[in-house]
Amino acid sequence: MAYWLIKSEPDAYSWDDLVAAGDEGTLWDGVRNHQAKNYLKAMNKGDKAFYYHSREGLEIVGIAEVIREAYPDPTAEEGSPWVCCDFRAATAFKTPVTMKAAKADPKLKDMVLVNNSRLSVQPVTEAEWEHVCALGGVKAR
DNA sequence: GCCAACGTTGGC
DNA sequence: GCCAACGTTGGC
Repeated sequence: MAYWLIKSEPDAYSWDDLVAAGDEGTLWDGVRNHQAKNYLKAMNKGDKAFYYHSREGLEIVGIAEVIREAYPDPTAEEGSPWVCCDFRAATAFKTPVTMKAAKADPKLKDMVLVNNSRLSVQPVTEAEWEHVCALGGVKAR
């Protein structure tokens, strides 16, 4: 089991949209960054990912689950290296964890979110996972 | 193969 | 809306 963090601008696709998509979930397409792509390819079915709202909200609002492993991104050109995964909403945070809180927390100072906010798919360590879950008011697993 | 110019992302 | 950080492009 690995842990991740995926970001979306709520204008484009919000947590509520993911919840509304139900168990079918949605495809996570449009990634055009090689680092992010490599993380997508490393994901396994059942992996969990924090769902972060960028630009508007600036907070982790819940946990999504990988329901389909990397496959060619249908929005990309034929033969291009880009991939997407499918996610569904797993658990909503009782209390969203804001960027501000993450920055202020010494336990999260090494989080990719804090140090490289531009990367749209990020790995999360187990320690970070458990801490953020505690802050969010949900069980880590 | 270097690096300046440019475009995009995303926190502030 | 601004601008810093980062990635990509293209001239040399």
